[in-house]
Order: sequence, then structure tokens, then C-alpha cells
Amino acid sequence: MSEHINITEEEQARLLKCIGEVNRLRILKEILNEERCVTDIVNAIGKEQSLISHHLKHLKDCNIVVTQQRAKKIYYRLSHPRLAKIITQSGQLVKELPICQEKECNE
Amino acid sequence: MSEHINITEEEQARLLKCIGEVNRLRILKEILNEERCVTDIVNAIGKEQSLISHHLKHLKDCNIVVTQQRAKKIYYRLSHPRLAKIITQSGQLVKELPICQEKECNE
DNA sequence: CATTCATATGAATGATAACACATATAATAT
DNA sequence: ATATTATATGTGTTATCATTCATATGAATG
Repeated sequence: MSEHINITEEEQARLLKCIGEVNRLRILKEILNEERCVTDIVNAIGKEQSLISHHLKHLKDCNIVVTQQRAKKIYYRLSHPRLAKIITQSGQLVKELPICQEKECNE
Repeated sequence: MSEHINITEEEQARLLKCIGEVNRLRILKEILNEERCVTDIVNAIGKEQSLISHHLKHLKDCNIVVTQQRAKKIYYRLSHPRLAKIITQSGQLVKELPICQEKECNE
């Protein structure tokens, strides 16, 4: 008998993991409100072009971003408006979480 | 001159990455509405106790969960109500994302 | 105080992921 | 057609992470 596996749950984890990498998160913040081409993103993040392209591919494979080509440039934007909300809200949340490195701080 | 590093952004990535692992996500869903002790969680998830404990520690180190001990048992709950929203919303989002494995599906 | 129940921890291993470097493709301009 | 600009891809290396197994701690109970 095969294990009970919730596909959606795995997809959800994949989505969150994909967003939860610093450089990808930075990329997403760059395109939070407006589309950007790869070169714009590379300049904004200040990392190697190939690294940015790899991350963009990862984001695309997770259906987090979609692309549109115009002339030589390829523009990336979020695939769904709700993504912006989640990114913004989780950013806000981080500031509100209890900072708690010590053993008994939550008692 | 040191690089410009946004600490909050790294923390945000750490948070999302921590949530973005299947077993941890399942744990979080178990305690979404009510606290649970480790044994409850182990039974619900159906994985090794030590694995669950490791993941719980990870979640605690990221300040995502807090604990309260009563007698022999240690109860875990979310550290912030906004976490439940983000978990729920990202779950909803996954269902709404365009499924797009093909090259030109978003053109 | 020895046993049991509940949970945590440490170390080892295997899997996955990030990154750099080199190179390829593809569109446009000269 | 060749050069240039924009982006993608393949590969190897290193680092991070999930998992297992064994063991430890700690609280309660007989």
C-alpha cells in the first residue's frame, strides 16, 4: 500500500523553498511591482549574470515568474498578484517575530 | 568597503526556506490552529521521532514556533498569528498558479 | 531509585542546491 | 556575414540540508 502523499503540499513546499533563497527573493523584490529584463536584474542584484539566469530559470520552473520577450530583451514579471502579497507579508512578519536565541525566552 | 547586506532580507529568506520543507510544512499545518505535543505531531506525520524533533528545533531556531512544557509533554504552537495566514495563503496560491512546464506557455 | 514515557541531541551519510566558469544560442545592428 | 548585445545552459565543485541511527536528558510514576 502506497503512502498517502499530498501533492499540493509538496508543491507548496517547493514554492516556498524557491522563494526562500536570498538571491531569488531579491530578484522577486525587483519585479514586485514592474517587469524587468535580465540585465536590469543583474545590475540591481550585483551578482554574476549566469547565476541570475539560473535563479530565473528556477523561478520559472516553479511557475513563480513568467516572461515576455521584446526585441533582444526578455522581461520577467510575477505570475500571480498574490505572490507580491506573500512576499510583502512575510517581510513584515520577520520584523514582528520574537527574537529568541535563548532557551527559555518563550515561557 | 563591505557589501551592502540587508539583514532583514536574509532573515526573510531563512524564514521562508524553513517553512518551505515538506515535513516542516506538515508540522506547521498540524499546529496551525491548536498547539500539539511532539508525540501528537509524530503520529500525525508518521515519521521518525528524531526527525520530527530535529525539524521542530529548526522551526524554533527560526522563531516560527514557541513551546510550553506541561508535565512530561512539550507543546508547540505558532509564534505569530500572521504565520497561519501566510501558510494558508501560499497553499491557496499553489492551486491558482499557472501550470507551465512547456517553453512557450506564458507568451 | 529504577523504570517508563517524552523529547532532544550528536554524528555520519547521502541528497540536494548554490555558485563560478566556460560556452552556447538568439536577436539585432553594422 | 560578422560583430555585438542579451540571455541561457552545461559542468564541476563546494556547501548546505534532510535523514537515520544511536544515545542522552528529563520528568513522572511505581
